Amino acid sequence: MKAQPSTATLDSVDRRILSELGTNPELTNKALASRLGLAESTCAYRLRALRENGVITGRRLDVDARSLGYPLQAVIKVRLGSHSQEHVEKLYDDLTATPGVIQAYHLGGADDFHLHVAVEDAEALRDFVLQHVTVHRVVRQTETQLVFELRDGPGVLPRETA
Amino acid sequence: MKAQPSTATLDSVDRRILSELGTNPELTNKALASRLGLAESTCAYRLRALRENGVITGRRLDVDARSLGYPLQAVIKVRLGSHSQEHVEKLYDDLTATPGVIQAYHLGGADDFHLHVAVEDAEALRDFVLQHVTVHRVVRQTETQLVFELRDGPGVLPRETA
DNA sequence: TGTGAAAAGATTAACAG
DNA sequence: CTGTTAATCTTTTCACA
Repeated sequence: MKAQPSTATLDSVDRRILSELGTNPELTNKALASRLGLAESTCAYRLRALRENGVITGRRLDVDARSLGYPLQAVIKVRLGSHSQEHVEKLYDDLTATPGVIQAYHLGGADDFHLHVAVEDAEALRDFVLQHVTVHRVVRQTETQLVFELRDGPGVLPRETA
Repeated sequence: MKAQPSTATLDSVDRRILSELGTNPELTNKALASRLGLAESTCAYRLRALRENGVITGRRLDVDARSLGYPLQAVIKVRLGSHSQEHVEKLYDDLTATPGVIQAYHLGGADDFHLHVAVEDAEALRDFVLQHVTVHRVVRQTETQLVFELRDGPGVLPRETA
């Protein structure tokens, strides 16, 4: 069954698990259990429950874009001329499926979308904007900014004090 | 040794590994090998090499922010008044260490930083901006936009045709 | 719920082609 | 560089407190 994420109540063991795994995602279940002073089976059980309750939604592989021939990253801010649901959904679906797009933010406010993309070089970036973004008639305006550096913050790791 | 990421040359087996793992990061080495028609040891060897060469930089856990009590996400666009290296580095370090910050983009162009944050509610968002962003004297202006939805794109997965 | 021990499964290392 | 085997380690399962 697909549980409602928001209904899950997390106790302090769950929070410690998430905190450890957030800091060190490559821990095995065994190592995690020993850090937390739990039996392996207990730890595995909690982990599975966190997944089934939708708290842990998955894992991801971090890949170095440069190594793959995409040394240039950019944020493309997109503003629309029309906001009909149909157009917006279609555009979002298309953008999300476009190779090179790492993340696509759908926003409220001045910019309608932020696209985080990785490309080969400046020319590819120009082509990307022209061929994949402004080609959609619903797009009124774009503004492209280079990404100098991208860092991960602490994110939503549970505060230990709660 | 820390290898130079850009010097790694990827053959078609490496690319297939990355493509499979990008699509399905939870595959075990064994399952991956069988999908690609490789021996497990070969696949494991390739994987380790990809890590040592800095192509695969790590793994990450995806956690549902709502379940942890942060149902609201926003992008805070930050513009600076001064761009001295010292000030910029200090600010970036501080922001990257601030709880609630998921990612911090350092950009070239109109906005100097984009902060992707998760917070409890609108009031917490206001407090975040005031207490953690505009509190820095080097920040001249901020603009906050709500995140309606965030999707992952295909990213930099190797194209099979290369 | 949580635990410990046995069974099943996955990874690693050594070696051969 | 690839594949096979065997040893090691991890995860899963289950009876029981």
